[in-house]
Amino acid sequence: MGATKTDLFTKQQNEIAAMAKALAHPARIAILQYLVKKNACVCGDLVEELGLAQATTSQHLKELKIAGIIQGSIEGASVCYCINPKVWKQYKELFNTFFKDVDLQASCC
Amino acid sequence: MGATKTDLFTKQQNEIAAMAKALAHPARIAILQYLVKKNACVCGDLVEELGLAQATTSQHLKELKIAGIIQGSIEGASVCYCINPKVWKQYKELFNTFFKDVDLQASCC
DNA sequence: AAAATACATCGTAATATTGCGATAGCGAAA
DNA sequence: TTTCGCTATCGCAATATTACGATGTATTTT
Repeated sequence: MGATKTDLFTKQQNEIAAMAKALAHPARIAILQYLVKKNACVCGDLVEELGLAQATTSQHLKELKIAGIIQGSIEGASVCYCINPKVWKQYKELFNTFFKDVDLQASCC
Repeated sequence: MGATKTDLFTKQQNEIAAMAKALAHPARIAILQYLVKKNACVCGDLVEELGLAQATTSQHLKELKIAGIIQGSIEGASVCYCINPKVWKQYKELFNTFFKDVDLQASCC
């Protein structure tokens, strides 16, 4: 045991959970906010910005890249990361849909 | 090591991450969707609905309750769970804000 | 009162995540 | 070419999550 039983759930449920998981760490939120703020591509100053070790930062970047929400391209000696607008939009829409239709009044307990 | 270094990040970043964490499991997504769909309060049929053991289901419910997004009240022998509309709205707004202002065109790499 | 039902919690095993030092690989600069 | 800076990956330790059986605690039923 210990592993998530993904087969019990729908594809959509697993997808939403996977997206949420990508956002489920403050460092990754900070990275995304930084990338959004700078708009232009930013590279290794993330290490300095975050205060985490280089290896740790790289790992978080990798997870965000696997989730698809950011993309990186080699820029000489360094690597240029930025938001993947397409996937960003997907995230936005999925969460929007998820949160949308609830009758906020009807709290029964 | 191994523990998240929350002190490195802003309160808001930690908050968003914590919210995302609450959603970062398909069982919890399924629970929320079920509660939204039924609108009325639903109790222990969640165990049957999910296909997870009773203990596991209860644990997921606990996490959602700690996150504040659901609330439970004792209803005789069973417990009645439902969405907390206030917190649900907060989640919605926070994620909305987070995803809102990005220039989707400007993918530089 | 005893048995049954509905949940929560404890304890534990399996697995995943987080974090970092060390190291490897690659392009740039000297 | 050697050296340097930047990033990815490996290996490991600490911690967290997931899952479940067993057990405890109410309440309801018999």
